[in-house]
Amino acid sequence: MKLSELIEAYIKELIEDSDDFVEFGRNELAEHFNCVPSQINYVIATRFSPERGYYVESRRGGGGNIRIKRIDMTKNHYIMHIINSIEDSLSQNEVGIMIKDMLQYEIINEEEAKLLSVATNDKVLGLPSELKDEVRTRIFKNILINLI
Amino acid sequence: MKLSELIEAYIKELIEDSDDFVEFGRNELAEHFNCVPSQINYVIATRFSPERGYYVESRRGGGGNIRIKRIDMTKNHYIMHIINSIEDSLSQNEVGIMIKDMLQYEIINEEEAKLLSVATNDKVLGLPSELKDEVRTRIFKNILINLI
DNA sequence: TTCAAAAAGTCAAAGATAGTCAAAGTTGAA
DNA sequence: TTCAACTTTGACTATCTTTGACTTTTTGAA
Repeated sequence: MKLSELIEAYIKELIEDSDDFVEFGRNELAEHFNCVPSQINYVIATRFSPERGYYVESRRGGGGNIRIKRIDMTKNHYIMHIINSIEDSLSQNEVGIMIKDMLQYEIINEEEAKLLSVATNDKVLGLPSELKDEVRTRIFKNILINLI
Repeated sequence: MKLSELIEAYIKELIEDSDDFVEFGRNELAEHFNCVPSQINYVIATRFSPERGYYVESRRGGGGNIRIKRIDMTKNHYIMHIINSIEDSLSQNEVGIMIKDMLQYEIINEEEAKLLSVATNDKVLGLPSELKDEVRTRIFKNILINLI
């Protein structure tokens, strides 16, 4: 089996064994598999995305680590469906329409809707247009997955 | 856990246990944690600054010491204070420390804390370092404003 | 009054992690 | 067999923490 698949399987096992999330040192894990540390980044980037139901955080520096949380995708099909069906780049208007729809169908509540629109707002992001829509979409997807 | 986090937690415990303020010798505390005294300054600078809602006073020389007091404010005042006093560029780590603090003192709830950290997370933003910290800070401030 | 001792402060270097990106290698379908 | 997609690697970068040499301030004894 390919290295990346082994690492993927290993991380998933760790997650199974834990209730909520796993935490590990990147170098430590790389050592375990006898590979370069950046291999771990590759595995995470290709296999632990929001679309697949994962949320990833990390910290650098002494004591730094990587934390992966698995979301129970069966708990909210609507949100998973939205995450999987949207493209990588959405305008403020498109996101706004989706937020309104979700609110209307009571997939999210008022407060969540408000936070979502603030965090994906053009002015707040204040980015050049080449970047804006992609950053917005990442924020949108990642907040959504954390609402499940 | 990291030394700096241990020291942070220890000082917060002292604060919780005291009515008003805590006072300690820098060398004494350093000895307790078996570290160099300047480590204490690092922890204070990164975790107990005025921006984060703490008063810190100290005296040098014989009998000198450090005194830390948490500014007691209502939720809205606290949030306004943060918004007004933080710089316009904060790292993920700095924001994370503030979120943890606000959660601990019940300025925000678990869900708000989670959304705040997702929306200000490095990986989620996925921006080059020249932009990241400023965008993050705008998002952070704007969400906070909406929590008032 | 002086000055040595006892604190605390500053700052930059060293240490410890993780991230990025593109080149090189591998594989499988057409 | 070829080519595109996927994987592996490593050099370079970014970020956070820990350490220690040097500085500043305060006190108190001589």
